Amino acid sequence: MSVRVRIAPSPTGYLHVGTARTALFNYLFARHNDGTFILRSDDTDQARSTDEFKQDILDHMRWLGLEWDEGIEVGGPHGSYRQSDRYDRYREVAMQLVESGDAYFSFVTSEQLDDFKKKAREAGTSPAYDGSLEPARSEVPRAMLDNGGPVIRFKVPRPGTTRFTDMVRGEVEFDHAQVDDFVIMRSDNTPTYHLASTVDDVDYGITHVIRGEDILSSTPKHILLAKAMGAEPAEYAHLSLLMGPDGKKLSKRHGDTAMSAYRDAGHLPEALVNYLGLLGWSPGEDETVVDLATMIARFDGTGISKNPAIFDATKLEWMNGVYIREMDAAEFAETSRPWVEADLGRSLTDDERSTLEALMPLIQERTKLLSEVPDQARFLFEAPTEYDDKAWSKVMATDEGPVALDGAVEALNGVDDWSTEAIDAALRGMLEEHELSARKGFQPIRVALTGTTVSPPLFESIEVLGRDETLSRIAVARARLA
RNA sequence: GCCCCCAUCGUCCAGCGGCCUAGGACUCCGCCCUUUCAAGGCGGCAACGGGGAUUCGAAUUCCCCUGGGGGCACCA
Repeated sequence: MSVRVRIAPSPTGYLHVGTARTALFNYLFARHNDGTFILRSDDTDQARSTDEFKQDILDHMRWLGLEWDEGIEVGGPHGSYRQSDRYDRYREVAMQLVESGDAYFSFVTSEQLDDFKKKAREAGTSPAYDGSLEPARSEVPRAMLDNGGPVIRFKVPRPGTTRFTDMVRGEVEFDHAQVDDFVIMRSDNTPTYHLASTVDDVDYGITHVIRGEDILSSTPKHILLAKAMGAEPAEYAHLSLLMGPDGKKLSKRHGDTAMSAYRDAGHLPEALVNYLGLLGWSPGEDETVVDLATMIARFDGTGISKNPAIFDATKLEWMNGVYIREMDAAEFAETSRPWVEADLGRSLTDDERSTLEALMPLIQERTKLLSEVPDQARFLFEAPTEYDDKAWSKVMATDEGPVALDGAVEALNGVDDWSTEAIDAALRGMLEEHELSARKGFQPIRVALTGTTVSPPLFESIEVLGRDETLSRIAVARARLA
C-alpha cells in the first residue's frame, strides 16, 4: 500500500517552527516512499481560526518548499480538505457510533465531572471519566435541560488496554482505566478534534500519522475510534517536542516561534529545512550540512530521536551562513537585492545593480543573514552622512588620519587604470612613502568611504565606487578633520 | 495526584556488548592567514545523571532512584 501522510495544522496561529518540523518529517517520509503528502486544515475551533493564520501557514509551507500533493488549495479526491466543510460527515459517523453502541449521549454536568476528578485525585485513582455518572434514562429530559443539551461520548471498553507500535517510541501501552470516555460531539453539534481528525485520517486513507509527542496519550482514543469505524488504524510516529534554550517548551518568550520571523530575519528556506530536519533526526553519519535530496534518500522513519530537542538559533544562523556561501554569486545578488532596496526605500537603477553585483561575492562571504546585507552594501549607494563615533576618534582623529587621507588622494589621482590591482599598488606605495602600517594607512580611508571601520575589502570597494565618488568622500572626511 | 515518554559534551547528533583513551557539528578559547570584518586552516575546553544486576567484557541489556518532557477539556 502506498504511503499517505498528512500535516493537519489548526489555523489558530502562525506557522510554528515545531509544526514546520513535523510537516518536514511527514514530507520527507512521503517523498522517501514515493507516497502522498497531504495538507489538511483542522479548523474545528471556529472561534480561534482565521483566514490570516491559514494563509500564513500555506505561504510558509510553500516558502520552505514543502509542497503538498493533496489538500488545501491544490485539491484532491477528498473535497476541500477543510474540516469545517465536513461536519455532516462527522455527525454521520457519530450517529453510527451511537447506533453501534460505541458511543452514547452523555448528560453529566461539568460540576459532576469536576467533582469526579477531584475525588479521583484525592483517592489517588485515575481521573479518567468512565461513564459511571450518567443519569438514569428517566431523568434525562431534566438533566438535558439543566445542561443545555447532551454531548456524545465514546464508550471506552473497560477493562481493556490499547497497545501499538510507535515508529519512534516502540511498543506503547495504555490502560483504558486512564482513558476518558471522551467527547466526540459537543453539545452544539460540532465535532471535537479526536473525532474529526480520526474520521479524516480514515477517510483519506492515511497510512502513517507523524505528529508531536503531545498527542501520544490521545492515540488510544484515535485507535479505538478508527477500529469502531471498522477501519485499520494508521501507523503512528510521535516526535519529541521542540524546546526553548531553557529546556522548557519552545514559546514566544524564547524568541521566535513563528516561521515568518525567520524568513523576515533573512534565513534561507534551505537552511531552515536542513536545520529542522536534523533537529531530532540523524541521516546516519556525522553529517551536519545535508541537502533535501539527501534527506529524502535517507529518511526511512528510523533514526528519529526520542528526546526533546532544544532549538538553537545560533546554530541555525551558522548553517544559514553556510547556505549563503554556497549560493552562486548571481543568485545571491538577486536574493539580496530586495533587502537592499527595502533599506534604501527605493529600487536600484541598472547601474546600481551592476555595482551591487560587482561587490556581492565579497559581501556574500561575510553574511549569515540576508538582513545583514544592507548594512554592508549601503555605502555603495549613499555617502556616509555621519561617522561612527568610535571609528572617527580611533582611526580618523589621529596623527596618521590626515596623512593617510591626503596620501590616498594623491596616490589615487595617479592611478590611470582604475582597477583593484592598480588601486592596491598605488595605496601600498602611499603606505611606504609615508611609513604607515596597513592598519594606520587604510582604516582612515575605509572610514571616509563607509563611515565605519567594518566594511567589505577596501580596494574592491574603491574600484566599484569609482574615482569621483571615492575622492569626493575622502574630501568630505578630510574637510571635517580640518 | 494519576498515566505515558525520555536520559551521551552547554546545545544538536554518532554510538546499537569488545573497534570508546566516546566521534562529528554549533558555541566558547587560543594560534595561523589578514587593510577592517568575515570566511578559511590548525589546535583546545567539554559528556556516557546515580545505584544495583547480567556478562570474561556495558555508553550500549535489565531493575530501582533521580532528573527532564508530555497528557489528564464540549482546545487542537
